Amino acid sequence: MSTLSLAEENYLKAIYHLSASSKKQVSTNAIAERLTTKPASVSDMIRKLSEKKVITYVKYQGVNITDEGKKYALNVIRKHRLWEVFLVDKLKFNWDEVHEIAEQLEHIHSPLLISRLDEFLDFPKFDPHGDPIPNEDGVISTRPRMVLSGLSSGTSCLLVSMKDTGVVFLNYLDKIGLKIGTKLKITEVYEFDGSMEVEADQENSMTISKQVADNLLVVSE
Amino acid sequence: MSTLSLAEENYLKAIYHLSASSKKQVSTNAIAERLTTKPASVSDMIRKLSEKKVITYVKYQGVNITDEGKKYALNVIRKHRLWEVFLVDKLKFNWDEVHEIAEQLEHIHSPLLISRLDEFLDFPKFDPHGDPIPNEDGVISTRPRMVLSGLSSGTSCLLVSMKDTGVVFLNYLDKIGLKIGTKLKITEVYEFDGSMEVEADQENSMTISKQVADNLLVVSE
DNA sequence: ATATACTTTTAGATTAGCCTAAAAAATGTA
DNA sequence: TACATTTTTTAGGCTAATCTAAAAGTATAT
Repeated sequence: MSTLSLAEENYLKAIYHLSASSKKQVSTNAIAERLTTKPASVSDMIRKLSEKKVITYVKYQGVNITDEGKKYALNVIRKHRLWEVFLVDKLKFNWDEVHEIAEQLEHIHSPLLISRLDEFLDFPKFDPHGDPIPNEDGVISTRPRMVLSGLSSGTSCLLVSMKDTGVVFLNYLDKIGLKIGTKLKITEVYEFDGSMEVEADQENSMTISKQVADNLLVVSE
Repeated sequence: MSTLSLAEENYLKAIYHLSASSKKQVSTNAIAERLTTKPASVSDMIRKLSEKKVITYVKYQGVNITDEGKKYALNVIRKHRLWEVFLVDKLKFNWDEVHEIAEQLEHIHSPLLISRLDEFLDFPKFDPHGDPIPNEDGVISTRPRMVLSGLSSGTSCLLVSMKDTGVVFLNYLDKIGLKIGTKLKITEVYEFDGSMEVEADQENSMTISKQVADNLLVVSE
C-alpha cells in the first residue's frame, strides 16, 4: 500500500478507533468531533481515503474501514504505543505525559526503526496505559482484561490498567511498588474480607485489600 | 520565537549549513540545489523566512541568517545529531544508515523529550559521523579536528571522523576495534616510519601505521 | 560598453487540507 | 404522511508549498 500523509493517517486512526468501539459504520459527524474539525472537511477526506481503498463508504451512510485500512491503522497504533513504552521505560516520563509526544513520533516512517525499537524495549506487549501493542501484522493479543479481585489463588497475571485513575490511588500503588507491566501471582485469597496475598515480579509479596484489587485490571499471563 | 513548519525548518537548516561553509551570502540557486527544489520556490520561502526574522535578505543579493535563525537551526541540528546517537548507540544501526530517519525525527517538537534523550545518551558531544552536537543554547564545542598522525606521544584524543570512508578502510578499523567515539591515547611514536602505539578506550593497545593514522581525524580530549 | 548568459523574481497554476454557507438527503415526529 | 430537525454533501474560498514560464536584474567577456 502507498503511504498516507500525516493528515490521512490521523483520519484513518480516528476511523479505526471509532469503528472498533461502535462495530458499525462511522458517521461523518463522529469523525469530525473526534478530530475537532468540520464535517465538510471530513467529507473531503473520506472521498480521498476511499479512493485509496483504506475505507469504503456510501454517501450519507457512513464509513467502514477495509482490511487494508485496518492493517495500516494498527501499524500506526503499534508505533504510537511502542514509543510510549520507550518514553516511560527509558526516558522516565510518567505514563500520563507521553501521549502528545507519541502522537508526533507515530508518524515516523521506517519499519526497520520500529523493529529495532521493539527489540530494544524487549518486545513489550502492552503500553504504559495498559493497551495492547499490535504486532507487525496488525494482530493484537486479545487476552481479555479481568478485575484482579475476581481471580483465585494460584493465578498468574499481568497488571495492565487501573479503574481508579485518581492521584491518591496511583500514589498508593507507586508506594507499594505496583505499576502497569508488573507481573502478579496470587498466592492466597482470604475469604472473610476478599483481601489477597500477591507476589509482584517474582520478588516482593504484599497484602492487597479487596478495595484495591477491585481497581486493578489484569490479563492472564 | 514562534515555531516553524517542517518546510521552513528544512529551508532554514539548508541556509545555515550553506552560510556556515561559505561565510558570505547564500544564493537562491544554492539553496534550490541543496533542497532539490526550484529557485522560484526558494524566492517565495525566503520572503516568508525574512518576515519571521530568521534570515535577512536583499532582493537579488542573497540571504544572511540572523542570530535568532542560527539558534533555531542549531536546535534542529542538535536534535538530528542526538537522534543519530540514539539510533547507533542504542538501536545498533550503522552510522551510515541513520541520516534519513534522523531527518524525520529532528522535527519532533518537545524540549523535554530532547533534554531527557540527551541525558539518556549520557550527554554525547559528537554524533556518529563525528560532528559536534550543539548544546541547548546552540553553542558548539569548537575543538578543531586534527589528523592523528600529526600528534605526538602522550596526547589523548577522541576519534571523530575518517578521511577515507571506503568500505575496505572501515572494515579494517572495525576489525582492530576503532570507531567514532573511541578514546585514544598515543603512547609511542616511531620516528622511522611514523607508525604509532595507541591505547583505545583505556583498554587495548595496538600499533597503527602512518597510513592509517593519516586517515583518522580526532579532537583533543 | 554592450550583447549575451546567468540568476532571481514575479505572475499565474496546482494540490492538499481546511473553512463557511447553502443545498440535499436522511431521520424523527405530530 | 408531511413537516421539522439533523446530518451530510457540495460549492466556493483560503493558505502553504510547490511548479512553469516569462520578466527583471546582475555579471561576463570580447
